[in-house]
Amino acid sequence: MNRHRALRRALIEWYDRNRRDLPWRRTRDPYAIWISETMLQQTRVETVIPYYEQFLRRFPTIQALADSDPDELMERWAGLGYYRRARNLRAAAVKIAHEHDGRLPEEVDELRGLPGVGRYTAGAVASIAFDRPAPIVDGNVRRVFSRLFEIREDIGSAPVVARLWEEAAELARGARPGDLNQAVMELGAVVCTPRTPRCQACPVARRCGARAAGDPEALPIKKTRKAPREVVSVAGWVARRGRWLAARRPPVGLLGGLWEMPGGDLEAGETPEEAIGRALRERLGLVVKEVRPLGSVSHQFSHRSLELHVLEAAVAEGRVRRAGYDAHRWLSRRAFGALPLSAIAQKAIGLASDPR
DNA sequence: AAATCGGGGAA
DNA sequence: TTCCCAGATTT
Repeated sequence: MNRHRALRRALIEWYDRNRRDLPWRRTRDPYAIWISETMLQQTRVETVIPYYEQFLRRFPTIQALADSDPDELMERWAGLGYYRRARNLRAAAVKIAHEHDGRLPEEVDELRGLPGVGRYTAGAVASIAFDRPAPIVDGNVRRVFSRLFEIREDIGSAPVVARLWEEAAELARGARPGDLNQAVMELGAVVCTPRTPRCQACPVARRCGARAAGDPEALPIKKTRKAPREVVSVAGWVARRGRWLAARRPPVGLLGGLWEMPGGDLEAGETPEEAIGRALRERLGLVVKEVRPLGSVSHQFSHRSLELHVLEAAVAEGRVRRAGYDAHRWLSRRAFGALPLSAIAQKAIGLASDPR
């Protein structure tokens, strides 16, 4: 379509002059690009950069990733969130080593067969690393397109999603599909921003439907999401002979594979003191003799609002019998702090090490 | 179509 | 505070 030809030219011209210098734009290594795209899922560029550089130093090749120790992998990922991504990356690397001769597949359909590679990531790797005319639709593309084409419907509805992928496919049909895709994302990131788009700086403002209508900031339209569930939990600071008890969460589910002070959610009508006694008994077979509150920390997940009470718990001698945790260790504070810990676990340890 | 799965930076 | 980010997967 002619409409897209003019669009492509304006976008590429703008991108060539305005693209940010990002680490993954300095390489042509498909592996590095795949890692960057995975880290960038629902995660800001600025957050990703240090993780990306450290990760590639430690795991420079697909084979290095396939051979990696899962616990060390989680250490490198700790703090980045969505920890399933790290497990999927490793599983995909193993699969690539076995089924693809150790090289990342170049076609969208094959890429999508890798764990953790969905429609977006497959299109990103195929277009950026392999120059395939594959479309991508991410949050930036949704916003830019909804304004450009003035789509005044719920951006998440099936027909609109289909429309967005069609437009993206048409766009990617030109030369330099990887740069075209990145141009739209870049535009969304630095010009066509959510609250106050900088239309004066936009290379396609003349063609923008929402701009013409005068309310680009009103798009895209999306359903209001429900409030996060409120949860109250407890974590136990449990000492034995100068070491503290750390437990590893099961690989699937929330914070899968990360370590923490053992604990659990409060049940109805329970006090934190009662809950820590029950949790340590149920999950580790420990009998709590005495409890002292150390304070509480709060943490916001996108779908959960958590208040975590941290309690020092003296336990009776006796062997740990795990249930609901994957592993446990008795560690010095220093070694505890070196484990792969979630942000909330780090807050809890800060409280335990420096009680108020 | 909705829920799950993190964390943090910007407005 | 609220929003939302170079999404994937399960229910």
